[in-house]
Amino acid sequence: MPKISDERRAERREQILNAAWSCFQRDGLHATTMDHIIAASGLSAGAVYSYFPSKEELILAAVAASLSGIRELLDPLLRRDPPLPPETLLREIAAAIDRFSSRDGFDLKRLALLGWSEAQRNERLRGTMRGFYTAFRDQLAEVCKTWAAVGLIARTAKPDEAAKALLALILGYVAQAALLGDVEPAAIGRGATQLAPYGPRGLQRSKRTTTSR
Amino acid sequence: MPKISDERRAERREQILNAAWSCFQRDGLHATTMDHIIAASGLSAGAVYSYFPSKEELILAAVAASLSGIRELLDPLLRRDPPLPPETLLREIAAAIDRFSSRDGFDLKRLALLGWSEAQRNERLRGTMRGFYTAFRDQLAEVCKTWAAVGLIARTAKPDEAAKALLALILGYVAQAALLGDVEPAAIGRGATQLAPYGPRGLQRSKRTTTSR
Amino acid sequence: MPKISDERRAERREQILNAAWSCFQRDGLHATTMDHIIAASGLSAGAVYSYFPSKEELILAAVAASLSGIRELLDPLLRRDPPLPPETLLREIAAAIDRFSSRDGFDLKRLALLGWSEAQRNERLRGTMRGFYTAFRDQLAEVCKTWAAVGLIARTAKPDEAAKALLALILGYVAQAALLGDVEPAAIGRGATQLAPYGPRGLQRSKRTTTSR
Amino acid sequence: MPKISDERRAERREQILNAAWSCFQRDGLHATTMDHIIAASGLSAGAVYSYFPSKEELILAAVAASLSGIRELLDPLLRRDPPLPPETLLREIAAAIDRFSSRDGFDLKRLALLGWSEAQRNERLRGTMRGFYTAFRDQLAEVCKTWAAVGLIARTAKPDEAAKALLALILGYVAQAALLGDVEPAAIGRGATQLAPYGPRGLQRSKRTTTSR
DNA sequence: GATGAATGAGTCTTCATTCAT
DNA sequence: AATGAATGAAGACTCATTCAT
Repeated sequence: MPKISDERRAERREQILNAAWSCFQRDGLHATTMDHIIAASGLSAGAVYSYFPSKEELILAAVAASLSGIRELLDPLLRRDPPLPPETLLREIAAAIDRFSSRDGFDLKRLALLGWSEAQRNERLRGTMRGFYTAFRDQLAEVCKTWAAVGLIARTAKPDEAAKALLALILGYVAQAALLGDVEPAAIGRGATQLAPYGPRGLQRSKRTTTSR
Repeated sequence: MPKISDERRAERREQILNAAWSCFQRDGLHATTMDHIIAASGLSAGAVYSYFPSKEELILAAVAASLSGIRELLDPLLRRDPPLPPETLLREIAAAIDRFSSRDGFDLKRLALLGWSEAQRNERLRGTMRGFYTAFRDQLAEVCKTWAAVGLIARTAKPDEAAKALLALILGYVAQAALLGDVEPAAIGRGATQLAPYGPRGLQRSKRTTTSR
Repeated sequence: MPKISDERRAERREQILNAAWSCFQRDGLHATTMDHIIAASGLSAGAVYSYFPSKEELILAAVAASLSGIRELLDPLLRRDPPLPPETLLREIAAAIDRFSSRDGFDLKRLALLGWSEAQRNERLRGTMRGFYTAFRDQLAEVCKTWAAVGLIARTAKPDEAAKALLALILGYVAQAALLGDVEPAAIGRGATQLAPYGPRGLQRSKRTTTSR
Repeated sequence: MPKISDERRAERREQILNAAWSCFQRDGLHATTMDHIIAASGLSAGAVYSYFPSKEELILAAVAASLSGIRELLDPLLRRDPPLPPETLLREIAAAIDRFSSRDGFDLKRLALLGWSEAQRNERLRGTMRGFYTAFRDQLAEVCKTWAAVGLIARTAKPDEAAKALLALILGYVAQAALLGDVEPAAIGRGATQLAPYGPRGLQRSKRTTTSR
């Protein structure tokens, strides 16, 4: 038989990953059987195994794909120059995650929780996640540094501590939205700002900035 | 064997729950087999099943127990009068979770991630969790209202939005600490405060309040 | 503790047997667990086991009890002098089985089928049943001999062959009634008679005799 | 392994069914474990389960197969034109059942008892059996009607009552033979005839007809 | 290259029976 | 004598993975 083209291979891979993704989301990582994925992919067992040598590998690939999806999603927001102010950035990140989630019925937030859980017992997955979130947090720290420089946050703020809080807000938004389902992106942004002492001025400035975007 | 006393029953239940907990933490909810738990509990299969009729029930009970453990842990912090100021509260909550985690080698944060994940596919667990986190957030909203009243946060702050942000910070701390492991309670508290515009004054006041406690 | 009286022991035995009986009937011999029987008897596990050393023994005793119940039920019919004529005897036997069945919600017919089935794999039970049915058939053969002597059936009839047919009719009634549920005692009696060539005269005579009883 | 042919599938099914059949016969329906059947079939657990999704389904299929086997066996006898006379039919049916039983060491009679017993607690099985025996009895009623028409039995006989008696004789033969093991097909035929009042004429005619076949 | 039937170790759960109290 | 909690050997069934065709 003629060798399958690289494009076709990549296409198949995608197809399997999508099938896996939707199964994982519906049933969780462990309750999803390879048969489910195989059936959902429309391929044969052998075919699926020729692309991913084991279920673990498939999980790993699915998580990696979703992480890189998130990166592509958030990168533009983080690279803005001048940077989006705190409340806006938070709101836009949350909104982007939501928007991505509603696409095709995939819920990135649910998937994220599955991945976090699995990372607790899967060394390699943990490694992948650490890499991703560390890099992400570094990017956030960069943004914080700029914010501090331009006075959007305390000039004395330590970028890496502020980044930890920022990442917590984002991850916490994901968890809270997945578990309770009643958190709008705008609310999380406003809420974070309101927590600021001397809030009125914080709010005003925040509002002004937001409006001016 | 004549009727066992209620205390003894409760003791055995606890024993099984502890065994389950430590297995779950090590291997995750699904990779943990009943045999693992049975062996860890030191009882027989039949005995374990006489306390918990199924693995699902055991998972549910373990999560419920850990949730009520958290509640007991955090309640005192939330009921302080006058309330702890934002940064302090955040730091103390994070510290309490950490402290509880290091006890007996249980890590509440890892367990939390397992529970969140499982809640995605287990109706009943989701119900339990929703109830818990909703009540918790309501309590946070009460605190936010007081903060706003005394000017510790913006007087115009909406308590429920601020509570959402606060809960996100807490859940996000849990996730980030479980995944990256390099987040100290104090850092998350400081970071959140630093995100505030005009942070220095916020910090000062926050510091003062903290110091004065 | 004072020794339990023999009466009390017999009473308890009966109580357990009744519980077993009603469980067996509802769930079958194997799907019935000792716990079911223990719960239904209102005694403790230990108590039940002090009366019957094993489930098999309990099954054996339950079947034996039901067999001896049947014997008591049918004996009077078989010992009539002059004997009941064929159709009447058949009808009355079927009716007696039915009557006994409707008592207390026990269905002797269902129980019989369970016993027959179990006898296929339980040596001892098979022995008990063989003894019972052989004796019963011998009694039927006696009746047939008398019938032949007085001309109620063919004078040349071989009692043991006629008895086999008679027993078949009775067992077959039991099976058919348990499986299809639409066989009245009178119908089986009449049907058997109608199978006779020159039936009308058979019927007449049969009727007359019946009426005269 | 590419798609298996339909024939091969049917063959495998048969193979499993045969294995199940012989286990059931030896140990009864419930004492037979899937492992027994799996071992006897020569296949793996997974393979067996790919043909029958559960033990219950396998039992159902085994019983259904044996019922359809009986139907094929008896149909020719019931469709004879002119119909076999009563004694002959009875004898031939019993003989056919016996003959089928001795084939391959399967005993249809024992299997029948197992099925009857199981039908008491298995709704679906009961449905299957009712359908089968009702249809069979209807066929018998047709034969009885013809017999009455040609005077082989009482002209006034009600076909459905006669059919009930006939079915009882057949089922009763099965039970008696399985339990006592000393009933020859010929004996049951003769015995039934001898039960006729005014037997001599009945016998003669019956004999004549039998001889003339 | 592709297929999908087959494998079999491993899972959860049950239940007859015992025996410490 | 009586209790009922505990035992642990099975039992039914699943599912990641392989490999003959």
